[in-house]
Amino acid sequence: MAVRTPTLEDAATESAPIESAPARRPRADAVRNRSRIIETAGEIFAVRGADASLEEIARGAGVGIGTLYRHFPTRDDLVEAVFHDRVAELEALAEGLLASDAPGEALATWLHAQLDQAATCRGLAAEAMLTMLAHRDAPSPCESMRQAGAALLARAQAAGEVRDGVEIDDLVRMVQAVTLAADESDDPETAERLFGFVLDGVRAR
Amino acid sequence: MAVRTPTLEDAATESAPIESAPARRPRADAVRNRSRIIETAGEIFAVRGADASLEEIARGAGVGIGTLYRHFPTRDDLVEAVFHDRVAELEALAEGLLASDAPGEALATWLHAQLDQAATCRGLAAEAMLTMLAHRDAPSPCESMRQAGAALLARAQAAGEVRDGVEIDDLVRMVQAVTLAADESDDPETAERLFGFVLDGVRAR
DNA sequence: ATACTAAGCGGAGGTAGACTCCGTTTGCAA
DNA sequence: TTGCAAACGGAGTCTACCTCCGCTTAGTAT
Repeated sequence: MAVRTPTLEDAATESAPIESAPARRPRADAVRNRSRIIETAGEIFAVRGADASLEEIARGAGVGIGTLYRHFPTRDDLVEAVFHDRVAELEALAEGLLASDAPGEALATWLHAQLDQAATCRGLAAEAMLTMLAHRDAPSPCESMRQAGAALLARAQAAGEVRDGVEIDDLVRMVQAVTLAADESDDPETAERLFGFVLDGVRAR
Repeated sequence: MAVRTPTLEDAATESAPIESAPARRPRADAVRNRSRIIETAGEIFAVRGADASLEEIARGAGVGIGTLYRHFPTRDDLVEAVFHDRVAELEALAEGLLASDAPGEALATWLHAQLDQAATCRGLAAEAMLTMLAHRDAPSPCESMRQAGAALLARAQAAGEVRDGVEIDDLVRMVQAVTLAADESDDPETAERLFGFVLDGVRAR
């Protein structure tokens, strides 16, 4: 619905007095700053973890702290933006795997991709995913990914490879949980081993 | 500046052969303040979570902030002290369950106790446990609990009720992880359901 | 090209919590 | 009692969060 030339027609449809924004295109500098902040935040989160200083991120992106806060009023907003693309990738992967002729294996592959993804940024990605799962806004990228994963799960269940009663949210949560639990451990094999337990736990028998 | 102040335990487990060090008994006011800080911290952590202000805790305990820091140089030291007793309870439970004649069930009962325990203090207990598991000092209360749990697990494995290859750390970690993952969810059943998956995952088949 | 305007910028400044330092107090052993 | 190390406490410093508001500038209308 993005029109180059803003019109006032939209305003007429609403009951509000003289309101309803004409939906202007954002300024070029705002777009540029926004993407620089996201990029810098991704780098700094990866090094410093979830508690990285927002002022450091602003400095790194070459913007003022006020600018950062206007674009991302809360830390969660920024985190969500950072992982937006990666969530979209998981969605795309799920959709691709729907074509596979081994439903159970396809689901396992997708969940393993979640595992790899969750380990980035010192477990921040896992926390972010859990947060997104909890606050499910209808048209969020996370919700799309969720539905793509749900289709994958439904197919595996229909094929009798995964037990009934398992829900997509449970699976995603468990995988993120494995990451958090293995995070402290110094043994890199830990996450894999725990992940194996999860898969076995949901497998039909 | 890593000089550890004598602790309550040091006073309790006296009658040790005094040799090179004089090993003086701590002052009465120090003992009193220490326990008041731990008690207050437990209450405030439960309400405010892991990020509670240490100054608020000191105020609540009626001591200066400097006193709090002398007793507990880091936040983790304080958290560990708060959960010290609860870890000991889990250890005692494990030892009691060793007498049960249903090894698999005994293990499940113990793990469920871990689940309940982990949920306290807004997931702080779970984080604390994961941290303790990672930094295993030989003679810590957590290490005792670990060994008690390991005995429980070994028995269940010997009875053929739990698959081989599962380690006690894995189990504890998974249970704590389930708590963290279910924490965000608004559904109180979530933790139970995820816990069920973990049990099924490690069960022999 | 010029002028206009509001979207956008940025950083000073107020707030809060973490942690240190050091002068003062006090338990307790002699 | 007295001596003194242990213990206390809070002022002070540092760092990060977040808001507010005057200044700048991109995009548009003339």
